[in-house]
Amino acid sequence: MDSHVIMHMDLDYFYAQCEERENPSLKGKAVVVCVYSGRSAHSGAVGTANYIARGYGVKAGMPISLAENILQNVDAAFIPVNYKLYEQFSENVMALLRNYGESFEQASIDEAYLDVTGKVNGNFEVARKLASHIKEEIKIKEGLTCSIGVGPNKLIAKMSSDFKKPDGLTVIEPNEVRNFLFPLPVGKLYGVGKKTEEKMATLGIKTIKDLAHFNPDRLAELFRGKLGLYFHRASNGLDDEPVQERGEAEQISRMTTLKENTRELPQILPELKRLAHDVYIKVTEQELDFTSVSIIAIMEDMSTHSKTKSLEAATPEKGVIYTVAEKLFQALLKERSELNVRRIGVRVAGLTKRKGQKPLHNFLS
DNA sequence: GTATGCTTTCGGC
DNA sequence: TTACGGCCGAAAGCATAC
Repeated sequence: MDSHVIMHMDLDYFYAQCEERENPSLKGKAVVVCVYSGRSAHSGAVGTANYIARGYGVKAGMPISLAENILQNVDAAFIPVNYKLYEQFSENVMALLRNYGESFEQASIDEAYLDVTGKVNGNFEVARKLASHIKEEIKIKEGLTCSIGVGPNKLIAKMSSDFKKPDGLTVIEPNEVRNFLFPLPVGKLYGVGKKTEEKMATLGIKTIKDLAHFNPDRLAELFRGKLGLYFHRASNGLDDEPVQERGEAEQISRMTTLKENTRELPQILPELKRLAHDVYIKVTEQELDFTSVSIIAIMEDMSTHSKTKSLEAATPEKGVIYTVAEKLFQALLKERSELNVRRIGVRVAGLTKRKGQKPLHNFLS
């Protein structure tokens, strides 16, 4: 037994499925979970949609008005997001999953990895039965379907859970890894984004197979840092990232849409202050210090701009967030002197668990 | 030049 | 015909140090 057995679970069309679960009369309808901006009755974007809505072409991120148009002759429900509801379902499912792996890693609100190597004694057929059992238990206890992928490492587990959904179960044994990966376009490989895919295309690399057979030394020259080695290993199905509990989130941010597009500070700064306060509350709840503060601005043409200031040392202080955010925002406005602002955001990052005694507030002020 | 880490933008849900 | 959120982590871009 030399192979790990890793499982990746992904809850299907998560937000919309939670809504169906809360309100069974939605079953059979196109369900669209909406993030309304509050600007006008229909302004906002689609958070996610169930498979009936997707069948008509509705996708996450599209304008709500467009989804309404597409579904105008369809029995459809447009529901505002209810994050609290989804967090509750997520907590329940994650608590249930934790019991099954010797190690567990929650990757997002609706995804998790389990290392079940010992539990199934390295046997992939036993792992299939276990995955089937887990799906059943989530279905019975929470009324939700999910897709599970099983593979010899996290990379393959993740890609196989994606292979069949919704309600899928895909098991890729070590000797099947290459047959599974090789036909896929190289852009499907985790870590290969649009730019990298384009660069690889110019090198004649179209599929994961092409990448796997590409000279590794040449690959290391072409992609800076550890990337070349990573691409070589990943395309050959190799990955040794451990399944481990994640620490706190790496960043915390809050965003909002302004009532109207503007460059007027009296309209913008009070909102910025509110966002800074909300971020502070979240940071304090989790007892975190942060080492950088950023602001994000989305202009009337939907272009995104951001500015970050790294701090001298990790701090938990409230005043720092707004003070820095305001400075950054004014600087950004100066740089982008042509356009009005539509949305703004505040972010802190470089989060670490607060340690030691309470900090001396205002010591330097 | 290459490796690394920080900043900015992208993209999924 | 257009239409457009909030949050996160990943990818890409940039600066710095040798």
